[in-house]
Amino acid sequence: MDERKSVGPPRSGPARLTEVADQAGVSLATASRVLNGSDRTVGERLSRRVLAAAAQLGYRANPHAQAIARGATNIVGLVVHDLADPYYYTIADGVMRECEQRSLVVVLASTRRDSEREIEYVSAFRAQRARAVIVVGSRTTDVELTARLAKELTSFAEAGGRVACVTQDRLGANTVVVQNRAGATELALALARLGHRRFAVLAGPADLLTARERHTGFIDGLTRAGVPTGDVQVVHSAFSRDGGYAAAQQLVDDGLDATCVFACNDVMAVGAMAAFRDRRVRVPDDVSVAGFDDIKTLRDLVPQLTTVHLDLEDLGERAAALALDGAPEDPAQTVRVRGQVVLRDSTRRLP
Amino acid sequence: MDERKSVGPPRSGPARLTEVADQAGVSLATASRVLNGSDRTVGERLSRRVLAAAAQLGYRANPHAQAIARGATNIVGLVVHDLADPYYYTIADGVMRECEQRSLVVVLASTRRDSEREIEYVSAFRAQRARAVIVVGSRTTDVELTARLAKELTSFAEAGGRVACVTQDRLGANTVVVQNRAGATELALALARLGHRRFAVLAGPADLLTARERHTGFIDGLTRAGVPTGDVQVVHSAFSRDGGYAAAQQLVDDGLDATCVFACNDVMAVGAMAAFRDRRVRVPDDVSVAGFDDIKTLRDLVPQLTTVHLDLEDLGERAAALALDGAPEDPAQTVRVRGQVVLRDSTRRLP
DNA sequence: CATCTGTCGGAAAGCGCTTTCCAAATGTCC
DNA sequence: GGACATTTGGAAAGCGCTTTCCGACAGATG
Repeated sequence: MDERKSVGPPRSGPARLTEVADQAGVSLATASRVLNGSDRTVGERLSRRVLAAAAQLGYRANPHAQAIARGATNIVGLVVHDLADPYYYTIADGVMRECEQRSLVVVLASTRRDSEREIEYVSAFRAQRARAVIVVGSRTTDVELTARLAKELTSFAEAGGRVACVTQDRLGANTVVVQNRAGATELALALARLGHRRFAVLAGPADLLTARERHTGFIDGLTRAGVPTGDVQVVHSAFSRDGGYAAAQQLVDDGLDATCVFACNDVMAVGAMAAFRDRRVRVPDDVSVAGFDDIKTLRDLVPQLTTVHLDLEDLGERAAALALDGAPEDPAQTVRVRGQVVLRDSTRRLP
Repeated sequence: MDERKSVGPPRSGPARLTEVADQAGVSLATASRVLNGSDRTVGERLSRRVLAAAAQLGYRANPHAQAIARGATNIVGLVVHDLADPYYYTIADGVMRECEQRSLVVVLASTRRDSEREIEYVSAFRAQRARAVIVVGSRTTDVELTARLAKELTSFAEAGGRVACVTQDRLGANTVVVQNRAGATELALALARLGHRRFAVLAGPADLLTARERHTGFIDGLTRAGVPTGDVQVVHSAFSRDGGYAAAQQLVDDGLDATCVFACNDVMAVGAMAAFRDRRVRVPDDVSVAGFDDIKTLRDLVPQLTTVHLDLEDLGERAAALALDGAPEDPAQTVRVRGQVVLRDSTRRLP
């Protein structure tokens, strides 16, 4: 006699749909229709039986099986450059919020600033048949890497996946672009209006496009304000707190001539302020400091940082929406996001 | 005539194993053995053919199909309380690092401080047959929720999954425990040694065990230092920057009597310092402030925060190791992590 | 040369689910 | 009451992979 079904241990692992169907005395098809969303309706009576059985067995559909049977998932791949950087996790938070509303699952991958890994992750998401992939990276000037990433994204799109990038245009995909140049230009104008005439720029890595745009935008602004830009001190370093620290240190050691220092992002600005402090250069009395991004976690810094405000969470939400809305065959769109200059205590008005 | 296989569009989506096998002129089984790790070896000649075909077609195995065929995944579920909080993403970063080394995929879920969602996510990971789940949450005193989470984790473990928790013991699972009490006690002793006798505690939410432990540990320390604890001012508020701000504000408005304020975590301490600044209370001249955690992003704050240092990234790595190492049937282990008191500028020595 | 062992490739049976197709049951209309 | 459309439930064919068998073949042994 075979009583295994009714007696015996409850089988390792979660209950399967077959078991639910058996218990409810209906077919697999019916159980599936009741539990896992289908366009066909099932009669009241059976429906209730299935639901009851599922509840009793603690049934949860195996998403892998569904993925493979349906040939599509509800996974959204999110590739960020560095999870430990507030810029990225704030955007990530926005993306996750938006995706949760659409009951999509976000799989987050942090490349740890390795572009090679970025490509690898996109490829992994393609293999996984993710519904969409959102890349929040930093564009570099490395043509070969960019091309490979673009190719991988194209493959992904051709396989039916949706794509959105933040900050990286020229990949032929939907993009949310931060108007770095415009923001930096306005910041420069505002700082010039405060009376500054001698500037230094902590320009970040030379091959990072975001940094470069902010840099050139800033210089543009100075030019428009009639500030001679020939003697602007420029230091390149990592796009991080420590990079900012090192750059500012070098600036001081080389003889700080500027009255105002523009760091290409807030995190660098914070590093710079720390370096100035260590070198007994007072901010803003001896030198003004401005950043870019307006990172929330840094708002309690003293003196408060003058910066260009970006709504990063909104940025993330928009990127997600961009990837997921509209028809797959729509041409790639570009959403431009503008920053707003916020003057705070880290920059002072010159007499 | 049927030339679809050789001509026609390259079929939407990534190549399947069948196609690779066809192209290489071998069976499905052989192709699988060559490409996706098997204990059986395939002869040199065929092996090379398969590899070549796979490369040419850009083949990537579909992980869902593998998951379902193997009955196991290489997914590690990571459930954190709030991705936008440095405490959590630092731990998350550690977990991801450790998992990457073992070539496991981390799926990160942020509950946004909702315990209900925490349970839901664990359940989702169970359905997904995740290899392990790591819960980095905040224990509450809510018995019912805790019980449901424990039950869900037990189900997960019974289904063959591995579990580790950070900070939440009494769930019957592997745990990395921060010695909150001990750390807070030592901090209190150190502060008393600086000459402080009148204290206030920003105790966080009353139902949060982490906060409570730090609170009581701190009081213990004061007692051991011979400080009368009857008149310690205690304010409860959210476990966040804004909570700290509100609590400190209230403290000032009620008449600040203490010379030293202990905030149950760094983020609250930062909020408190902001509130003091806004209220023209100078730190550390008028009041000393201490926190807990030693969040990296906050190290450039002025004055620098006295706190209890935790190596959060290491914590994450350990949690991952705890979940993944050892046999499934091993009894639940507990790893204790001790914090170190770091005295910095936000607390001053009283004359 | 017949037998045995060991290696290697392939056929086919799943894994847990969705979905198409079919058949039975029900309702509708003249 | 018969011809017809309309539901509603179930059988079974996949989805892309792994893995268990099984058979073929090569070399070793007596």
